[in-house]
Amino acid sequence: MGRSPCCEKAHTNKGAWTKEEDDRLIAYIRAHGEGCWRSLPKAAGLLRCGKSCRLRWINYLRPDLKRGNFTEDEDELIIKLHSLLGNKWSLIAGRLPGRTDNEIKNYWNTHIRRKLMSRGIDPTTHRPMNEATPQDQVVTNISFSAANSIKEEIKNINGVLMINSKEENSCPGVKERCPDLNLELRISPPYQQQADQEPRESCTLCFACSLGIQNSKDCTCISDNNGSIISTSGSSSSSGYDFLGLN
DNA sequence: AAGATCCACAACCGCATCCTT
DNA sequence: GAAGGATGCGGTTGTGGATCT
Repeated sequence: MGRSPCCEKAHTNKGAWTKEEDDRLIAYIRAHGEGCWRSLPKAAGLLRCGKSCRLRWINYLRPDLKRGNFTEDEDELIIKLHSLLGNKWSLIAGRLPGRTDNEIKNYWNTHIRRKLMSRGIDPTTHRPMNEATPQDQVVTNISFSAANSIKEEIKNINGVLMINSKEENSCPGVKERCPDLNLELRISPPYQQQADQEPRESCTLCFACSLGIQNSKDCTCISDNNGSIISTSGSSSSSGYDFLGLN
């Protein structure tokens, strides 16, 4: 059976967008807003597939986009977020106002990968390239030129990350490699209440909310009638925590 | 100057997830 | 709960410009 194609391929343009097509798309979205991508091309008089229109708008035409080179701060933030989130480009983009997932993905593949490799860091694991990864723990190494400021930012992610730095390192099993260069992060499940315990008045945010991605699909927080977060909903798994829904 | 190669990025494709009926 | 459509996401490709030989 299979799915019907998202558009009639025989009657759609492909390839680079023309100025006229851009203008039509912009004018239509200004008048009617985003959404209904499937019907948009016809309504806007475009011979394009809805997905193509959406992509063009999100990645290129949106007025709030920040064009131009990435700053050093953005570089480091992308590296840090990638070490935490992996190839979740949309989540990473959500933390970089004016940048799109596609843009960040391209930038990662063309610039940052090379940058990390030149530092001797595996861009996939964020660990030094010649080091084996222990199987029973996830330790992410990030090399920062601005390690201190980023440490401050990571400290805000309460309950999720334990930072091992030179001053804070209390883990005897972790060997310090490049003390001036690497900041090791240990990612571990946050503190989880026992099921039979009474809920506490104050609680920790879920991982998504702690990253500032409230109300995302990854959010496991429970809200009250006012929309205020009152608790995180534990799962019934042994670890009790669905790390970004990866369980 | 011309061809070859590399690089950056826009765009496409297929799959996953969400939403509606 | 199932089915099908709509939308979102991430991997990959195509293409134009820059650089090298």
